[in-house]
Amino acid sequence: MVPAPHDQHGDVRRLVLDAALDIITSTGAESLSMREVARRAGVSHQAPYHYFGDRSGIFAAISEEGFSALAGAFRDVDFSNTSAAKAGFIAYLNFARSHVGHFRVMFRQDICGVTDNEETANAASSAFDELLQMVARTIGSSVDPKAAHTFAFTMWSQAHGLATLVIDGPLPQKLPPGVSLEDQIDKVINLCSHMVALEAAEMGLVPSQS
Amino acid sequence: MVPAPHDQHGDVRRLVLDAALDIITSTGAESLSMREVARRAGVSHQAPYHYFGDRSGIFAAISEEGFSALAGAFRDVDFSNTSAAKAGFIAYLNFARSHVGHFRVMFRQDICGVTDNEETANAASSAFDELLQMVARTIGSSVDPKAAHTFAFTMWSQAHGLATLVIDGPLPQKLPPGVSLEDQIDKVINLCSHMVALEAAEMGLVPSQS
DNA sequence: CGTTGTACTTGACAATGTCAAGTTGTACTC
DNA sequence: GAGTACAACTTGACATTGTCAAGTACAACG
Repeated sequence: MVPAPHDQHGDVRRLVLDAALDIITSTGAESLSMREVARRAGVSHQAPYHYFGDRSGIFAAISEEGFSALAGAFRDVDFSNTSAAKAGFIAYLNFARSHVGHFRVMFRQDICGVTDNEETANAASSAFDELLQMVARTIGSSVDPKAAHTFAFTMWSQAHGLATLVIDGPLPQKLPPGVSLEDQIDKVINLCSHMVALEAAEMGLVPSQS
Repeated sequence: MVPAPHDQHGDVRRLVLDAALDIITSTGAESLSMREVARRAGVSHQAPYHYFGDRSGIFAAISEEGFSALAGAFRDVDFSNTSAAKAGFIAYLNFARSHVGHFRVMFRQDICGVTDNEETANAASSAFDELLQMVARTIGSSVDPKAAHTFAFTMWSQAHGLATLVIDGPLPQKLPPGVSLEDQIDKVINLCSHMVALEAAEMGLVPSQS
């Protein structure tokens, strides 16, 4: 007997994606098996293939979702209470920590091939555009585009490095005595934003704000 | 017929490790299969298990090797021609780019469990110690240890983020027109070191050097 | 010479990724 | 309203994988 299909349109796709994210969040991307995903989603072992083609198709879909969410997070940043740079760092880290499954996949083109999938590439591009706009808010929009690019990559590197070191790296295990993880993260973000502010001030473009 | 063992002592272990690094460098860590490794190393499909226990054992060994090499790279940094910070950034990125296989594994405790393996953890610790010493050279050794830790994590984040964005991330695909990858990397490193120098100067601890 | 241990080997098995070929319900034409 | 096309799955099959179990060969030691 065949289980009733079409219970709700698009249901299965979402179910599969959520099951995959569950697995990736708890045990990492390597341990994602198509059959385990299918089992958790309560569908046949072949259903995921119908929607995603193959393993990397699932990763690509997750990656796309992640980049879209990241772009959204950048867009929704609230700059009222703090410097643009600091708000951006916080947004990036918050995104990474609240979307561990997505984050673990998004920057791994060895498994999801960002360049192979057009939709994923578009999502990544629009996230990058948002980043550039945020940088413009930090150092001003009248700067030479190449300098802005360099600044964007630099801030991205800072935020991305911190996020990966926190999520999968050794940072949580290397805390100095008496300092909690949250404290340490806070301090690093403060230092990063301060550096960015100093640099921006030296460029003479915006007033140095804490 | 059994192939002659003991051709050279320790040979097989090295052969297996090199085959694994080949695969990881060219197609990523996911695609590493024990049997493919064994095939490339020219041994039976079970020989790798003898040395490494299981898949994650290979990753742990690679990770250990990587962290030892990284510690060595830090130790060998030449500070004569440039600021300590910049020299450190360059060393980190050079290491990552010349040890792609190792680098892809070292920070992925989902696959190699740094914490599980004592030797790997030791290697990682000594690399971190070298990093702290390098930071001391940058901001002076008389600083509050907690502040030094924060500084170390921050510089590590910068370097690590840049390296991952270059190796597996979208940075090479997002270059502004007319800028080569090497140029862009150079610029980001310069900006990072400059920020670090500004910060160190503001802390009043060392003279700001380009 | 016998024992012990290391460095492998072959064999077996369950689980996986993926291809191929159904099956079932929906939608749309004629 | 019968026929056809198609999407959304399904079951079945197969080669490949990770890993356990059980050899086998050689060296070293007593």
